[in-house]
Amino acid sequence: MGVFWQNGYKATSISDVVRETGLNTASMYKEFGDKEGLFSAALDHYRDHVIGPRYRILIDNPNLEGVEMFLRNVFLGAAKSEYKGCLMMNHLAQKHVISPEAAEQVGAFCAEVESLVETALRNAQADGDIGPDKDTAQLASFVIFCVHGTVLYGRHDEKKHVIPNFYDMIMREIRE
Amino acid sequence: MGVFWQNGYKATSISDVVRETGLNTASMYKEFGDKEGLFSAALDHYRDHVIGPRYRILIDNPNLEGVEMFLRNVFLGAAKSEYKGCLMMNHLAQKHVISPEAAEQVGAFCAEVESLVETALRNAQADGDIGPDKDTAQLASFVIFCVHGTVLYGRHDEKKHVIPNFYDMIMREIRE
DNA sequence: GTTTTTTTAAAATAAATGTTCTAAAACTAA
DNA sequence: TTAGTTTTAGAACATTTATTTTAAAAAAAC
Repeated sequence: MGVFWQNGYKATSISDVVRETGLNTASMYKEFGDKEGLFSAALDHYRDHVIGPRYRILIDNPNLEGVEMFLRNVFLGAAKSEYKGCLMMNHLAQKHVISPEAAEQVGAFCAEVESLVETALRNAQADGDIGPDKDTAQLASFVIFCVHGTVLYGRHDEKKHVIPNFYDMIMREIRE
Repeated sequence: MGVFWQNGYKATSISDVVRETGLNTASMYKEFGDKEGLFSAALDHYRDHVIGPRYRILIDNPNLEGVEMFLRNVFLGAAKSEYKGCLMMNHLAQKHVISPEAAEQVGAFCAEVESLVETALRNAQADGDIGPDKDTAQLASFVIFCVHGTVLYGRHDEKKHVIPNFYDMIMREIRE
């Protein structure tokens, strides 16, 4: 997963993976079938063990505060110097280079997070934390849209530091 | 350029390029040196002949209206079904897979567009079209941040259609 | 403790990759 | 026309790629 995250699917060779993991080539093929299967498993692992815990915050706090914490988390992560983006979203620009299966995993992942944000926003609306006239589905899309922006804009080493400043703008747009 | 745009640097082979262009392998190497040189030239061509004319709108209209037209243009482009993103920004997630030279071209391109937006916003501020307390540099960053978001979010075929809806939110954030 | 199964290391394979070479063809200048 | 240069087609090269095979080593089952 780490190598795919760092270099992307196409620029990651099996030899890279074997070297990095110390695994045996044959047993890797036995376990994962082929490179696509391996990548698919890497996506699953990323979802379940790396990024899942990070958006758990939305499950535990399905309200405005949860969205705030989630966004802050994303923005602060991107401001770090070793930022590698998101294994899933990193591959959106090369959607047809990965397997259709993997592309669907990526799509499903993004949709899932967006849906968590929407639930939180709907609750926030019920709580009176955001206006009753707000379109929560659209706001959720906008939040995830901004996460996508973070994934790419965060690669500009000299500019990424401004990302946390966007937090107030986006939250204002959600609240008011 | 088309193949690099469609598949990305790493997933584009010289044979692909030769097949697609009908060029001779040897003359291609003579002209561009190697694959990296070819990619670099593709980036230049994209900048000068594909995307340049599209952000010319910012040069011709260095004011709020120019920013509005630019953003609308970007958003409408992404909503199209054959959307391929931006050749430059597409490669941000694979920055260390392309040559340092190419990576710098990408960075310079993004910085240039951002600077055009900032100039336009500064003029808009002078025109009284946006508040005098607004941080135009930060707003310009936010606009380009959203363009980055578009490049990735626009790859979700089932969701991209909502992108134009973000236009009002972003412009409100700029104006008010 | 022997047999059976699984895992390993490493060589082998076949295709694709980036790049260069060769010799013929096409073009240019005198 | 002739001599010189450039371009072409395409084979050749060396490396890397994903994947499979082989035979030995390790582990599990009986």
